[in-house]
Amino acid sequence: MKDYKIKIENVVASTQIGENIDLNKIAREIKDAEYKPKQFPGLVLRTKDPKAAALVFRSGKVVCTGSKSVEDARRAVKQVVNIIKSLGIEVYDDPDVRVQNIVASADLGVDLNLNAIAVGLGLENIEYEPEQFPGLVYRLRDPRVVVLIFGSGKMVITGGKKPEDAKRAVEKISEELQALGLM
Amino acid sequence: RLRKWQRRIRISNATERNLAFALSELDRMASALGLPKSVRETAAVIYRKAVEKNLIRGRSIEGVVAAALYAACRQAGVPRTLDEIATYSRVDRKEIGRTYRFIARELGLKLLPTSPADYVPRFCAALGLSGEVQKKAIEIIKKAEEKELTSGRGPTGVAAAAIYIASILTGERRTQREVAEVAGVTEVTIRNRYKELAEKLGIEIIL
DNA sequence: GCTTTAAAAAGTAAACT
DNA sequence: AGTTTACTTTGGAAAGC
Repeated sequence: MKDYKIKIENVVASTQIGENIDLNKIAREIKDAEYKPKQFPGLVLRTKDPKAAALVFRSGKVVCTGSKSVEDARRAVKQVVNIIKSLGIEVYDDPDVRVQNIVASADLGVDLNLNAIAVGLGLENIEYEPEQFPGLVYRLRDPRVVVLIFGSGKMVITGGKKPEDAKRAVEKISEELQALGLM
Repeated sequence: RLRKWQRRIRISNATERNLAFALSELDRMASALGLPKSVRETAAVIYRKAVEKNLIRGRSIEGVVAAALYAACRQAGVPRTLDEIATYSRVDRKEIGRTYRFIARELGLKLLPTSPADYVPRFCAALGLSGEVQKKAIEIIKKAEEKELTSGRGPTGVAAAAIYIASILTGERRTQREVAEVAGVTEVTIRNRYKELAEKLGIEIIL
């Protein structure tokens, strides 16, 4: 069994850093903060290293996206906490950061016949509408992730909460395709 | 007891009213799209099944009608693109597309993606091309599918490129612009597809 | 359902040069 | 015609309409 390398492209995490956060104050004092309450209730804060974007809500809940690793997501959240704390706003010291979704990519290294794969995996288990999108959508129940499979053999794995989920999904799919003689 | 009976009549009236509206909407769209009676009937069957399974909940009647028509066209081998269907519907392409996926899954409609070949007769007719060109275009598409040059590509783009090449090979040349117009794709797409087909299928095109 | 964030895949599209 | 930018699909959280 080949050892496919999975690349984590994006990590989405959420946490709570305090309560009743004064978003207007943050918006006033941080020049690159975006806050359009009429359009969206969250304030957007971006960190450069690691590169990430955080959505801060009045409730103190925070959503962090764009990190390339779970550890980077945690580092980004700490930076956001420090920025807000420096404004004199009360915040928690050690927020419990929970990973909500991990987007990863992988490459099987061979071209694929998506029509054959659609039939092989079962039309009732997949979605493939090239008129609308070039990728075949395959939903796995274990691990619980969604995989986009392309004719180039490259794929996108999303919906998992652990890097391990993406790895298992790719292994499972390569095994299924090989068993079906489609690889 | 009487109340229960009256409620049933009321529900029955609403159901019949909705069905009548759906069928008239179906007829209106089918006429606008120039679809044969058999396709309308297939679409009506799909719509009725969707109603029986309560798939209309949370969706508009017009959206389900459009999706049923889209599915019926594909099943009959005379596909219309979502854009064409949407042109005659109040519902946008995106909504028709997701409604189609939903009812196709719930009703167990097992449809493979449309083959580019299914678009050839209609596009060639619109371009005034002969049966010889059609045959050549379909031949090119079959080879393209065998060599896996169609995975992930839009069926109309592949059909347009094949027709463009076939029209040149048979001396009934049409411009990329003319083919793009009837196929509903851009000239850039025809260019990309025909270059790939010509190169990988070893077809020489003298411009 | 929508709004906003981020990122990848590959095809198609539109706006410029 | 070539380049760039942008939209299609997938997943998840947040607060509110």
